Amino acid sequence: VDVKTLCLGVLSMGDASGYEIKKVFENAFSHFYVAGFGSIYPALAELTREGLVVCSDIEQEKRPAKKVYQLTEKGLSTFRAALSETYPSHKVRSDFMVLLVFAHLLKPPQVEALLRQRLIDIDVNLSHINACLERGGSVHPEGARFAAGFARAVLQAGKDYIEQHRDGLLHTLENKEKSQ
Amino acid sequence: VDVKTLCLGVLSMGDASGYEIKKVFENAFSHFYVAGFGSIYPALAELTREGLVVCSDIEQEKRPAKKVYQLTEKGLSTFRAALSETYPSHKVRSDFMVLLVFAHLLKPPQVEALLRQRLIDIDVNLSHINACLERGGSVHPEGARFAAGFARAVLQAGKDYIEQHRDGLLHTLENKEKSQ
DNA sequence: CATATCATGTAACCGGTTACATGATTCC
DNA sequence: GGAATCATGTAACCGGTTACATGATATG
Repeated sequence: VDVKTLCLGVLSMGDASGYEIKKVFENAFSHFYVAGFGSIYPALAELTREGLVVCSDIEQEKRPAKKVYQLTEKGLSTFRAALSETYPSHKVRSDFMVLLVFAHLLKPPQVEALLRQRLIDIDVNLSHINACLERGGSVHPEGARFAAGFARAVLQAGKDYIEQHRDGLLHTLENKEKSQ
Repeated sequence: VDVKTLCLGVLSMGDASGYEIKKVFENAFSHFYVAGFGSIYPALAELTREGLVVCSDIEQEKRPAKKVYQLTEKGLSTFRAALSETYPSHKVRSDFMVLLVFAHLLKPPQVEALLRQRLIDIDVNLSHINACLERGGSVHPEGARFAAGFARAVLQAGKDYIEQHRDGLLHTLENKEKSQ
């Protein structure tokens, strides 16, 4: 799924500007998709060219003018078709795990620091997800709630694993160092 | 961490050809890093140019000749330095979760199919990891075993979550459909 | 006065994927 | 005879990131 398609998805939940779409990516989608302005704005421009969205210039008082995008019928049917053809892939690109695999090349305090950092990042993500779930309020919450619950379960399992095994790893690495 | 750096990492565990490095990516690293021939071969060529690896042409009987790469001292210290500077990021790009968020735009059988497919993929990954753990045998297993255990715990939590909540989601979606 | 938020866009760059090109050997 | 495995590489392409460019208003 590319950024263009996901923009259609965001707009299927309601009209929005590029700036607002970015915030949805940052909040609701942050734990499974990343996109910046540099990909969102060009995507919206191309979707407009293709007739999948329409754009209205909205003047605001005490705020810069914004461009609010609205999904067309063609846009919605294109999005539905894209979903039907999408394979449910789930890809992880983790420097955290790379560092773990080569933990023996780091000093034990560095390993301790990276585990601690990972726990912090997990907590940030977890409170993010809990905030989303408490807000709720979406028109179609069932799938989104399932996804959020899934993400939470996975993050929590990672956190538990680190907390339960960190000392074992650290002690092993320290003993190895001494014996060298 | 880019492909070049990870190739140094693989070679720090022993000499290997590009083809063999690809197999390490597919087996030991598959659940947190993906790389194809199209990125590995050019990476090895550039590492050779930079003097971080050296290459020997090995003629084989009953097999095509291969190029076996070996880490230099400069290569190892470069790899150590890269690890020390690497932030332990953990990025997920999941079409599975995108599909879940927009589950209300799919027919219930499609949602059922994507959950089933995800369970199949998780089982494939789990047996992969278990195979790695049973083989063991690596020179420096502590970090790698921790990483594999982490990946297994996370995958298992996802599997459990799907199995426990799939019927709830499916029933809710079916009821919504009837009432429309 | 500085920082944060709101607001939109472009252009260069880059890492990685896909497809193409080639060819021997082994297993079914 | 056809598929799978071993083995290496190139070139076009593509999606996305980063940095740049601009500017108003609000908050501390």
